[in-house]
Amino acid sequence: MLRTHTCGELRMEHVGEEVTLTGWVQSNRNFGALTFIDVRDRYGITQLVFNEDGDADLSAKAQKLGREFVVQATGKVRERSNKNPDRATGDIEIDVQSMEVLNASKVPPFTIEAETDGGEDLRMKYRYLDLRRTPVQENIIFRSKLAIETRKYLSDLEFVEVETPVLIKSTPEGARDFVVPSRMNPGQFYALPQSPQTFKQLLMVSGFDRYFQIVKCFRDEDLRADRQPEFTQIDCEMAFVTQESILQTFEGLTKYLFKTLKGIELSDFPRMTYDEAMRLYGSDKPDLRFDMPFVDFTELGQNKGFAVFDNAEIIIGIKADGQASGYSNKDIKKLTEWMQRPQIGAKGLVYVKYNGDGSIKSSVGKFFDDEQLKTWLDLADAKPGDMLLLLSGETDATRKQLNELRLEMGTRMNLRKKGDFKPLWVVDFPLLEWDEDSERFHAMHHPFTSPKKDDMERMLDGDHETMKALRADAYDLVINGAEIGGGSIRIHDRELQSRNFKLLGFTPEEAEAQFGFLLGAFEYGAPPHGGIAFGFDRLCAVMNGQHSIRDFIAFPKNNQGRDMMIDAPSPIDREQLSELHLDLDLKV
RNA sequence: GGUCUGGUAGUUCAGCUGGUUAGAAUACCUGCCUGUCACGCAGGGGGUCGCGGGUUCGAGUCCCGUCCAGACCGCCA
Repeated sequence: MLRTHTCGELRMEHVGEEVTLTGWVQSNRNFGALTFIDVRDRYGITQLVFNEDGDADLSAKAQKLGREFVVQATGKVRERSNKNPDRATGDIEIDVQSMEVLNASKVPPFTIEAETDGGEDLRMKYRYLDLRRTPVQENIIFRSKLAIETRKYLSDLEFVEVETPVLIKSTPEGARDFVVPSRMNPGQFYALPQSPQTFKQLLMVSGFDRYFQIVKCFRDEDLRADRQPEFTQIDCEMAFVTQESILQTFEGLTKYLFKTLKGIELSDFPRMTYDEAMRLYGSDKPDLRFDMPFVDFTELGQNKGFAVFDNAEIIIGIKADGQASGYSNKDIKKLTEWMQRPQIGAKGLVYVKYNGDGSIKSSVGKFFDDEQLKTWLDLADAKPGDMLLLLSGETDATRKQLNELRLEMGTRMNLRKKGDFKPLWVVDFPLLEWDEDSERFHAMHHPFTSPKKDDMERMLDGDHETMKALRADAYDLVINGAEIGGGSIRIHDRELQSRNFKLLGFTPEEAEAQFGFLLGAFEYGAPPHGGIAFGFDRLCAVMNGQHSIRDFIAFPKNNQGRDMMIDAPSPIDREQLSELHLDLDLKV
């Protein structure tokens, strides 16, 4: 061993011992004949002292140590005269007797400290240096623990971890696939899985009963702070279960992970139907750290001569507690402009202030007298000092806009606190979603999702509206407004699966070509089954109160899907292309 | 595919309505310093103002294009 201890473990009880430490030079404080070196490893920082009274050559050597040099130092642990209470090892220091430079270092392009001066792209280019920083290391270690505890919990419940292939078959449904050319099969391509969906269903057919896998998935779609082209899922499937047992099991897992890793006891997760979530929060992933539900003013607001409201499909609003005095006309104007930005696209914003003195002020005071406005306030259960903010228009768009406003007000009112965790299950998702571009229905979850029992009969013979109203045994786990997981009860009957494919616009031939193996398997005693997948990276981020998943991935990719460190993707040479039987004809 | 923000020293940034030799902090280098832990003090080096074009007597600054980064919308069965 090159070391006897780590840089984080020495304490007063070690005083007098001779120890050898290794690590990176964090800082070099030189006083001529006296030099302090802070040496760092992932366990902590320990101070080394070099004194000219001891060994002048050694002291001179210490003076030359630059940041991030790798050193090995041997010496005696001694009590400090000036202790540093901010550091776990701050009571002691090492009186160094010998020191080796194991490796020198160039001056790093940014400071390797908790609060670095480096910008995002520099940190990504030198990710191996960024990963030396304590907060980033803590994130990666958290991730490791989360995976271990997940495995522990699920294997205790008899779940079997099974690896599924990474080179699979491309299907045009859903997200775009990353494809891999096959050298041995000219002109043919593998695809990387968007999820191991069909394989885990086949494992149910095989009788594995309870499967899980912590697995990489790949989607060739545009990226966000919380979306990477390759990401990790806790992927699960269970046979002979109802939706209820799946929700119970994974609510249990989530509670266990919060308890074990954060010391937080979550209470039972509320359930909300998709319809309810859309009606009350305008979103299928509401942030329940604060309430502020939508109030429907459609009935009260119409037929009073205000054309904007009269022509609207829906009039909805939120109540911002105690905000009446906080918003001047100028503030309201600014907020309105914020809502009118193209990303949100609201036409306008109506306010009703219930002032502290009981008076009422509104942007639509011309059209509604105080008595009428009071009925609005009463409907929203407003107290003096509160303010209503209303939007009107087409139902889906208006709900979406009010959702943005609700979140913005929640942020402004500091109601979305980092240490709070408010999970919920959103259930009864629609089976289908109308796609304007292709003018056909798409599966909202995926094409293997089972409609609710009552809706099975209506699946084929209904009209457009009936189809839209079909509900599935599909569910999402939402925490603090982030979609953490989603799943469904699957179809396990060949007949029903074929009907669903037909509904989704597959010809029988297409269905057979793409999913024949699954349809075939269903003919050999497929058990009823269902499952769920958690976004592992997102769970890491959300549990730590963060939005971006990048800091929980050791080597993440940027906005454009590039790895800035290794500079991928990159062109390949002609020979390699030729081996793959490919010729480039780039249309850029 | 779209919207917005940014790109100036190794790094983080300032640089107003265009006007001498482009600044600060920090990092780096040299010297001094025996109790620092954001050490201190003195001195020094360091710039293709992302790139290309245009307007102008004159462009870091204005205009057009382009590249890069970030955030978001579309997209993510």
